Amino acid sequence: MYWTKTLIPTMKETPEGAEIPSHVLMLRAGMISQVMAGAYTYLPLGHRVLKKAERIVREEMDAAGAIELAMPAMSPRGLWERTGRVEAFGDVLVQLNLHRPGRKVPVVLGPTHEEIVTELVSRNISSYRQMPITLYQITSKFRNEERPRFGVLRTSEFLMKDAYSFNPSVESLGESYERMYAAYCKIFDRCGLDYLVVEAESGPIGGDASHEFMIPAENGEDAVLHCRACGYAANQEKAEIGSRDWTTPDVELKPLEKVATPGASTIEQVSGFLKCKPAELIKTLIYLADGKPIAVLIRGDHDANEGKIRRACLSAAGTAASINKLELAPPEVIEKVTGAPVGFAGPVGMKEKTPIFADLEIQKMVNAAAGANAADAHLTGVNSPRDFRPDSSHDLRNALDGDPCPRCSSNLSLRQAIEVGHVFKLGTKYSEALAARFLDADEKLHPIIMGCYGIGVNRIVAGLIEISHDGDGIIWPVSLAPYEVLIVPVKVPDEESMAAAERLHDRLAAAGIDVLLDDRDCRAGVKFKDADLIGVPLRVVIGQRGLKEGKLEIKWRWEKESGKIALDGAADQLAKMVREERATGERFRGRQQHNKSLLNAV
RNA sequence: CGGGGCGUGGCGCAGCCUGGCUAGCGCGUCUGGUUUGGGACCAGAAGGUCGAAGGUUCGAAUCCUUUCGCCCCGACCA
Repeated sequence: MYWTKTLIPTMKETPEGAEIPSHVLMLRAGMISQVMAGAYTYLPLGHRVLKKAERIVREEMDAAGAIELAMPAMSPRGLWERTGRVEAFGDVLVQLNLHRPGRKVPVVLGPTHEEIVTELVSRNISSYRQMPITLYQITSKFRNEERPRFGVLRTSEFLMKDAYSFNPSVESLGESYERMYAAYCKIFDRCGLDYLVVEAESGPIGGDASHEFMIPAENGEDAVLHCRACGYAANQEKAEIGSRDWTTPDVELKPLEKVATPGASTIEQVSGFLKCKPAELIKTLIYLADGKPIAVLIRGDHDANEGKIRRACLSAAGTAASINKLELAPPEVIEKVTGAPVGFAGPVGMKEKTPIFADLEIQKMVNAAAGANAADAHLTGVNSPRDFRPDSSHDLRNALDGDPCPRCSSNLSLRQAIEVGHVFKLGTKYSEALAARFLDADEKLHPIIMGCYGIGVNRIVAGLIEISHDGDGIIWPVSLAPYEVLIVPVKVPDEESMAAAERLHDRLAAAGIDVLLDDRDCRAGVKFKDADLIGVPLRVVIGQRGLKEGKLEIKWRWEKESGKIALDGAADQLAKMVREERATGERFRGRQQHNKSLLNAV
């Protein structure tokens, strides 16, 4: 391709509004153009990168035995009502009415395709002999994000690979899951991404049933906890906190004292009032677990983790029944249970007898402060078990940077990350709702057991840029680069230079190399700046100086120094270099030392 | 949905507080010339409903009201 024949609108200045590197660089490199908040046009360069990522995903899915199909973005709303997901998705679901003669057809634009694929399978698979099978597609998804942001990282329309496995047994599901997991590792490796696989909330199947693939990056929206010593990694929702021995500090227990704290109902206000740290306060949260009030005690500077609270309720109840609904109690309930308005609840002297679940940190607290269960008052000198006795103690809070690792004696570090993939054992939620059943070898009818597996293709692209750029622009690995080789004739009007450039271009193209020739008649500096900006891995400069010696100058984007190769046979040599790098990605990876250290950074 | 910020040629901005000649500047674009290995120089040119609507005023980019859009922080995120 010739530069002047395509559309690469590079920009010297950063457009207003773009802040993170991937957004800034995609705009400046002429890869994308915004149409509205959360929707972008992919310009030729961006489109090529997206297609390369898509191809890698497709190749690895095919290699893993998944079968490609294509489902429509549009589907009837009734289908989503049957699984309860019109309500579950809420405003995120994009809905519209098609006007047909004499009626309106309510339609949703798919945010994902469990319903559609499950219905398809329910009509076409009825025997254990037809399974296992994994179906996938790579299509646009629609989610009305309440707040699209960060350029291409969070948009309302995005390209997603979604795969669904259909299995006759939990063991079979495990095998499908492992295959997808392994395929994901290959995909992200090939894309040159350094990633972490983290444990995530597992849902109905339980156990080791959900993993997220995360790229550690400063601008990531997700928080993950990672132990560098043993490799344990989990998202913040899921991360467990290890227990450590501790000793009660040898401090005199102060008497319980009621202190007036008029109007102070938040942790911040109370700690300001009592001149103590949030960590010295006990936060008392009243939840409704399937309608029954419970009190949850968390240290003032910690955040409650609802997943952990759910599990604590279960173990306390001693039943296998799941908690369907866990929600913060409304003010009326709080007043009824504690006898005080919202903001003054405490574990000592609640009006109604309520089960108290304490976080493990609570027992270590000495002379703490807590709500007095009376308006405008708090208690100080609160000590357990002298003043109150929790019904049970559990890990109930979100893990934080520096918390003990649950698997070894080291500590967890908190990292920001971009989620690029998710594998999940779904179970029978959709197959039951949509009657996707099969007959087993004993002629018994069962719901099909499903798994689902997603990859955000746009996020691969943006994520790579986030971790692979410098002050001059993007640094692509060969696998994702819009073009693998950029030919830069220094002086376009010079016939000899252009002839050599064109010849090289044609030969590389014929050899199957993605090659771009910058045939713009402008100063060399402009072309070099743009070359660095768009980040093509291998740059070939053709200048009059070099031509006299029969040499070309070549430079990998990530290297400082350029090298020289002979003009004779240059096409063959360059093609060989590109093919080697395609196969191994070693040169790129070798230059990614800063990212390795990023993965392991504290 | 709360909090904050911004809308002025394609891009980045100044002007607004304190209303007043023909709305400026840099980059880009086009023409001609001189240049030509890391974002050249000279001369000329095109390109604007100052986001939109309403109001105040002799007069509004500027003041007031409403509204639309975009960005950031928070809440939310199968």
